[in-house]
Amino acid sequence: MPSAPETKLLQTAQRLFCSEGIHATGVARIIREAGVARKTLYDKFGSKENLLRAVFRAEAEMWFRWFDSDLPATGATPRDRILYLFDLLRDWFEGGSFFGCVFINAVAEHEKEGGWVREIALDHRHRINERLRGLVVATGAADPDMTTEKLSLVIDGAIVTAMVTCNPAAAEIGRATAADIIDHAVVQ
Amino acid sequence: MPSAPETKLLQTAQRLFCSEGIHATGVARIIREAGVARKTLYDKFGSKENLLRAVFRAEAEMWFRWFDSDLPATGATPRDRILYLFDLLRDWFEGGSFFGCVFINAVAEHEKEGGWVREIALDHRHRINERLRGLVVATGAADPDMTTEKLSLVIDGAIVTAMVTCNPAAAEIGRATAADIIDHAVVQ
DNA sequence: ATAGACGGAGACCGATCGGTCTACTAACAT
DNA sequence: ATGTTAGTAGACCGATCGGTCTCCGTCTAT
Repeated sequence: MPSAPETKLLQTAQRLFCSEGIHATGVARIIREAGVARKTLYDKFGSKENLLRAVFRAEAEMWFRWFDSDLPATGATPRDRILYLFDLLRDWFEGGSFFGCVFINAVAEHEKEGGWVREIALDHRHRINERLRGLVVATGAADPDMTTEKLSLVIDGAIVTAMVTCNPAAAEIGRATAADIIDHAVVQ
Repeated sequence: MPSAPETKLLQTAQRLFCSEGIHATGVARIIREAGVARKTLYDKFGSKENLLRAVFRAEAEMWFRWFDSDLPATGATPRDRILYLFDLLRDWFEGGSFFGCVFINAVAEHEKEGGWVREIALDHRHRINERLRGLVVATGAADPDMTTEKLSLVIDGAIVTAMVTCNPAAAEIGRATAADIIDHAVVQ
């Protein structure tokens, strides 16, 4: 059970890292907006880098909740579950606190060759794609691997489009594109 | 006609801003790797921020060259021109110096609310989508606006996927997805 | 009642940041 | 031959960075 200051730090960091950028967010601002002492941050997380790792874990948990709890709870067909994922994305985009995916944003502003950030993002991507592939196979798609890659690409595209345009409609566009992909893969 | 040091600075900044991140790239490293004096950078560009603006202009020119020169030169049908765009993306991804789109990366690591970076990226996006829409209309797609938005989303998805995975195959996946979109919009 | 853990306030550190400025050199035009 | 321009090398500036540390108040378990 994390302490109250720990939770506040994590939430504040999650918001600031996405809305302002990771490098652009200084430790001073995190602790000020979290209402927490500097020492507490370093007692709980050890470093700004470890705080970022904790933010990664928190966002990964959101995705796993979507795939492992929310989507199965709909009781819908595999095809509709995939489309329902874009409804969850719309809710995320509309929440007022959406400023992009912290994995994508973090990769964008860190070294791409040999950096630990890209490795973590890649691992997260694989875990998500595994779950996505399970849904795709259940639809009876002709080429599950290719279809999964297409859908994964569309999810990333929707996230980035929503971040740049600040328009949650990117989720609807992604949803319609996903429908095109699935129909093409299944009907044949 | 830009001077030799000016060109070298621009190329070096373009590479470092994308491969290492903008905030993570110090002026000292730019001038060291460009083999140029610090004073020259400030004589030519005035500030690191203006250097970033120049990098934006340079990358925008690449996109305009694609749409206004390369695609028309193919002489192909509108549908094939849209698909050929993803061949150009593959060439970009494969070049060995691809570390994401500087517009997307810059938005990711700067403030999203009220920042000048997002405004420039949004403007660039609009200019590209105008040209894309011209091709879409020429295909006779049923809903040109929606189809354009879908294709734009897939382009962004391909760029981000290639950045995170370091795999140029994202272009092929994007191309196949674009085909699904166009076929769905035109055949009906 | 008191010892110990938790956490806030904030001084302090060396390193690095973007940016300015001086001194000097080489090329070039008149 | 000489004044001008473009560029290099590098010292230097104040501000800010991530991180460490001390001091002190508060709460709680025994």
